[in-house]
Amino acid sequence: MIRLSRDFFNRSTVQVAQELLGKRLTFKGISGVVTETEAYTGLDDPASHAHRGPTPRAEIMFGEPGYTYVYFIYGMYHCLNIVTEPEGSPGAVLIRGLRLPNQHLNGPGKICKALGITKEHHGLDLVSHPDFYMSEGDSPVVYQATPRIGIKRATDKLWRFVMRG
DNA sequence: AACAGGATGCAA
DNA sequence: TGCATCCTGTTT
Repeated sequence: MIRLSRDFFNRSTVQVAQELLGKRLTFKGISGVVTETEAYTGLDDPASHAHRGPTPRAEIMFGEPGYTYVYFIYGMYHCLNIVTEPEGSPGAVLIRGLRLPNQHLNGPGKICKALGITKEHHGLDLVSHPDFYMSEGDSPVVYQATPRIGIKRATDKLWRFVMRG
């Protein structure tokens, strides 16, 4: 198992979103392959929580890369993101799809519900956490870029990445 | 295609 | 206070 390093996340958000496809996410012994991601940046991205600056909710997006950003939405669901870019430069990748041995979780709310991820798991360091981490996958990945889902602003950006094959 | 569910953050 | 929201299952 080759764990993803701090340097992996310490790059442009779009690049990390693309390269996270095919990587393995492990949480408390449950492990799956990332099949779908979305990139969210900062001041240049009106769809990003970091768009208005480091508010309490979005503050972690401005911090060190490799940490989890978990937010609660629509009164029911949690969404898991991973912070990207150097400290001080906001960015995060939303995990939207995960393939487990026996099922495909499509949608960020379903992933958190299935794995039991809540705000309790916000701000954890995936680079050093004992049972919450990301590691290398098996093979190179072909992906497709599309508009992001569920947003009304910046729909022109093709920052949703879906694994093919 | 429409909407209920019903917490949270932020603008006012 | 009020309202829009990085969602999803269920019902027209």
